[in-house]
Amino acid sequence: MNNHDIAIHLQEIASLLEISDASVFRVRAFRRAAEAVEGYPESVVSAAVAQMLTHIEGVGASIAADITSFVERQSSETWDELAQEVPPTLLAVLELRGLGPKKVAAIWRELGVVDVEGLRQAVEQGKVAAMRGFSAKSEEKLKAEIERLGRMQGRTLLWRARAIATSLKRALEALPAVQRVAIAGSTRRWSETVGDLDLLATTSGEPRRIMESFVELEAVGEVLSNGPTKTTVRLRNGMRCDLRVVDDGFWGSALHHFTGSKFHHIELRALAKERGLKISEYGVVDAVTEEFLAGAEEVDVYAALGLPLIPPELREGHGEVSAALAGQLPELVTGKDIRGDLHMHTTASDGTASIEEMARACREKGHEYICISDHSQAVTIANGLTPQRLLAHAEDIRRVDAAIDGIRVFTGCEVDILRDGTLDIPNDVLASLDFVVASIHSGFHMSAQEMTERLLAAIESGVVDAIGHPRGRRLGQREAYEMDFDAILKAALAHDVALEVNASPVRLDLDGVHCRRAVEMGAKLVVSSDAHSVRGLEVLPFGVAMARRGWVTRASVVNALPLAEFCARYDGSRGARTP
DNA sequence: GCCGTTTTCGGCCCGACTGTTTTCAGTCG
Repeated sequence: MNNHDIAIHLQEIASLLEISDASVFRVRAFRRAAEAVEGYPESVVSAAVAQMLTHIEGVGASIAADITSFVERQSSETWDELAQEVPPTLLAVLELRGLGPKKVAAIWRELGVVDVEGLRQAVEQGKVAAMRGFSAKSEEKLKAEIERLGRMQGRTLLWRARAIATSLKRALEALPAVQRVAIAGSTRRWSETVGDLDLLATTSGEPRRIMESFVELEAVGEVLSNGPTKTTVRLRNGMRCDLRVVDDGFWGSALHHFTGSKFHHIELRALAKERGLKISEYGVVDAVTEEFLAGAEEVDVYAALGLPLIPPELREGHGEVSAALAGQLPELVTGKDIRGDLHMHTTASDGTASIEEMARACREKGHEYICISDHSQAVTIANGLTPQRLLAHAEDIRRVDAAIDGIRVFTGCEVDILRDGTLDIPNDVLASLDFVVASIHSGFHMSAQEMTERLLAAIESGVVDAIGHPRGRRLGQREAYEMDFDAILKAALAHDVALEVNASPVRLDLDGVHCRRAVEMGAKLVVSSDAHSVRGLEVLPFGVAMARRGWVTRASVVNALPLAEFCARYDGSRGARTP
């Protein structure tokens, strides 16, 4: 059980409370606690065992008891009581767009519908249209929604969302009356997956004109709602996209508003209220006189509250507002800080480019150094290297390094951590390399204790410099494996082993929450592309974004070291270093 | 249900759009 599982439990309680028409504030309390748990950098299970749950902001005695109970027996008093009253199968019905808690409650109470299938039948029979608050029109929409949910693809991966949003942004920028366009929402916060796209445009003219052009764009499939300043469409690719248009004088406050997150806004607006101010997309205004005080640029919005600009990646309601108030926002690592890329593959294993091609491409990108880290023999499907082939490959790498100017090319390997925790290549061979990444590619189904011991063995081997994609998740495909993350961090710190922030779009592993815990514990990180081609090198900003979402500064990132310092630490030295 | 350099009780973020209404509740972000 991880923090995410607990957060889901609290979210479900909140939703059931809403359907049962409980106090909106009680609902909000559960939602807030769920968000706090989701973003909590330590293990909430451990906090429950240590009876420290109420130290989590937003968790009081009552919710703490629910969490403890959930940890112990996969359910809680509150849930059990609610489930007696409200069928939990209604949670799936609530997922349908256009149906909120009030309407779900009405359908349930008046028609006896308890799940999506029941609703589908009720819609077929025209029972919903006959209800107060519904009509034949809304019933038709509901029908379409149910069909859509059946073939629903989940959330969209960040890289894809960014690509789609960027092309829409360009299309909007080409319109005559448009002044500025920005991608906002969770895409701007670099959230790992994105639900809907949010775009903001400003105009000197009639917002309505921009809306008219927007819905005519090639990418737009269906118009879901269309007002003078806000339009929602479904794109042909299935994603929903909101466009908001405001006067350019509100650019900053509008951008801030549509970037979110909801929890960041709640904290900020509470702070504003304390100070006699009010924040909306139309600026920071005096709560009494409504006098406009700030909103031209985002930085002005924060300044009006006496705060420095909080970077979008931190706007999750995970303590960034209080940190800003205390003047303790971290100076986040940036893409420019990254001096080299230490995890990439070539044609020697499963990559598509040669050592030299990768080196040249990285030099173009401005890297000072790289490390070639092809797979080891256990990954047969990737043409993994035997010890003999690895030694010969290392010679090839050194030849390229000697021949090329303007970039250092280090020898390395992505060695497999076998089920028993031993490495797939003998230690003396690994010790002859500059930088060794150790990863797990098979045998994911182990107990947390076994997996922890497996990783600890690799960390303690004395020949490993980094653990690759440490949690092993693949977005939308495979959950992270169970392990004692804190134990891994302690060992990594003790043995001077970095944890990778793998920038591959389907991995993004570590994510923000785990990056944050890692640096809190003092562990070092390495942000890597894991590129299998020249194009694959382009994903590095996504890894940087995860680090930024984890409050990481340059000082914690080993590949932010300038070449000379990096050499002093790693160049051929691992064999001599004592663990 | 949570929380407190205004409060241990009385508050709890703000606005757009839709649809069914007859002045606004519900949903969404």
